[in-house]
Amino acid sequence: MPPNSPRDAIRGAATELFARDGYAGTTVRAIAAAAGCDPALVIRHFGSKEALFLATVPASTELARILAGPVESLGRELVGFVLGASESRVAGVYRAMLSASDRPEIKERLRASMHDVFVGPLADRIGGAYPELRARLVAAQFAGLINAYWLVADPVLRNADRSATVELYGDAIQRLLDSDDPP
Amino acid sequence: MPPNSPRDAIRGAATELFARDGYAGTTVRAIAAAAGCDPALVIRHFGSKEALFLATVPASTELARILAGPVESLGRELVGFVLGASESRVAGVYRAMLSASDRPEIKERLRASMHDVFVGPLADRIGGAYPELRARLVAAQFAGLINAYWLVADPVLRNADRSATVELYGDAIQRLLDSDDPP
DNA sequence: GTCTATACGCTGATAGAC
DNA sequence: GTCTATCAGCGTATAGAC
Repeated sequence: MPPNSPRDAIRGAATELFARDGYAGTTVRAIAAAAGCDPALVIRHFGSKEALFLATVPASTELARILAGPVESLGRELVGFVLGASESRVAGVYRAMLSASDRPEIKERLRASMHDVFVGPLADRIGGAYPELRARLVAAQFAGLINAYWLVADPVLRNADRSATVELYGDAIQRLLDSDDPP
Repeated sequence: MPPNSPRDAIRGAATELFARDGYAGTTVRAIAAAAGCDPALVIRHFGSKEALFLATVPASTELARILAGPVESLGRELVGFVLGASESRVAGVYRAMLSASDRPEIKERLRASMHDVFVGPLADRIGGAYPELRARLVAAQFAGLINAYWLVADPVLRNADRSATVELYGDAIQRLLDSDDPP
């Protein structure tokens, strides 16, 4: 696979545009123009716009690294990751996936990747009752924060003291991680 | 305003279709067909598809009632509301709004209604430090649960014991509501 | 094999005749 | 007020040039 192949150029342009303009806001023609090729080539290489989008979704290694860290400080770590995620592409990708989530295949991919990188590994590491349910609820909190901070971009959150957000929301997540319930 | 006016027929059909098929999945022509009129009439009455969508977003009285209830049991009340929201239209509307949230005006409406019916009233009712920030974070948890349960429809959540979800996630919300932090 | 040109059936939206 | 005709743009498929 040559590094400068048109296939990579298309995927690179698509990654950028999807993250910036969302799924519906990005046209196949715009991707082709940014990649310097014909629109038909985009479809020819990836089959469909939806398949191209799914090919741009990366495997977040940084998130996996955090989830593999110490459980007792995971809540605040996760919040810190979300608030500082501008450099990585996690926010844009998640935003694009949510914006396209009426498509069944994209919704399924969203669910599957959430389960594979988040719920599954986390459920294995926390004790107590209902580990998988609790891991999934932590993922719900996590997605809720990304949603509020990056997608809705609520000013209350954006202007708030960052360390206060980390402490407050981090501890609320931590409550679901700690297994202090009686059996 | 006559009760059986075509304007109401259009809005009624649009409300149903948007909730069922999402924003992008609902066409103006399908709305017109369901309302028994011409597609051009839909645009002529509401200006645009986006304006029609915004006109279908209701003011949730049930949620406002819960938020006005006792704060000490609000966490579990909110979770119970989300899990049982199939009868009301809250889930479908939220789902449709999220699916259309790359449109700036719809995103802004999502933020504004979240603030007006949720964050604002709640911030006035909870004590302690950072009341507005904490109320906004509760809203983030709330949206995260709707997202996971109704939009992603994660099987882990859908098959989980309902009362366990209410207790676990409700208590995680409650942690943000209670103001037991030192000043 | 890789790419371009062209076209098809859809979309949301507009202008103007009844 | 309501419908007809029509627009430009969309994702996509295919035929055929290099």
